[in-house]
Amino acid sequence: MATTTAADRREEAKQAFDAYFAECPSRKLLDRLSDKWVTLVLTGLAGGPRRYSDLSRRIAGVSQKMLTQTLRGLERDGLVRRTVTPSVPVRVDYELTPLGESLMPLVAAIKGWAEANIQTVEAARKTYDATA
Amino acid sequence: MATTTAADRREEAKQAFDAYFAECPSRKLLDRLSDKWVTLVLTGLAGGPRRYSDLSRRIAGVSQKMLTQTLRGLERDGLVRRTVTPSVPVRVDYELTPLGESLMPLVAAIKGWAEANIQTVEAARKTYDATA
DNA sequence: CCGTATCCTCCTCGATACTG
DNA sequence: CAGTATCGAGGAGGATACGG
Repeated sequence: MATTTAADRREEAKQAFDAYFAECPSRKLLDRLSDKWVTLVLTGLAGGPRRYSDLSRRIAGVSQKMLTQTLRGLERDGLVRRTVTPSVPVRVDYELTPLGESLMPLVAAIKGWAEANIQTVEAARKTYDATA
Repeated sequence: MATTTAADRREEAKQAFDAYFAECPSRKLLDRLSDKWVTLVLTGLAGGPRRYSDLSRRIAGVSQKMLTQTLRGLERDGLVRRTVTPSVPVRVDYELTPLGESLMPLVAAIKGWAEANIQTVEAARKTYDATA
């Protein structure tokens, strides 16, 4: 059947959207920033180089898997540099690259907005929940 | 046994972390912003009030469920106002509140950074993938 | 010390169908 | 037009055990 169904059109729209979406730069950045651990690792590295074990202690509650996964992702994106010192036992240091540093003002801005307005948001939620 | 195992200590740390974490304002904001559809809806509303069906067309690829869910969340947080006009058929408009508007510069900043640096990130990824 | 590999469990999200 | 209700697949992420 050559009939164009609603499902067909929806599917088509979805494809087009996904293609467009994948190209959206801010979307890509958001994908990185939205990761549960990324901002924590980033701020954890803000003060200078840190060892792996150091980070895992500073960022309480992170599993080895997630810490490694997050660091790998950030390294891949060129936001973090990984340095291995082949001693025994091995020592690994992580630090922000200039690109990574350039991202910190944004994180700070988000933090700033949040601290300034979180109370308003909380109040709005309370009101909303009470009304509903 | 009164012995404190490693698992015990990990569990304890997790509890403490979660409590601390739940209090972190930037974390809360990030939870909102990191949502796949939030920024899209927000930017969709940047130009002024929009009807529900209007939004669903502007934001191609969003399901009814997600659009409604996102709008509800934003309304609850006081970032978006919902106005129902009881005509037949019903008409519903959404618009940014002043609080919502105040968030837009941040979104713009993220967009700006992304557009300025996404190529560097992409290049870094290519290099990383090639090396590995 | 710094990971990798595996399993297993929520929980999000999309598809679909139905209502005021 | 603007939703709500329900179901099922898929992926994220934690626990655990093992390797260089």
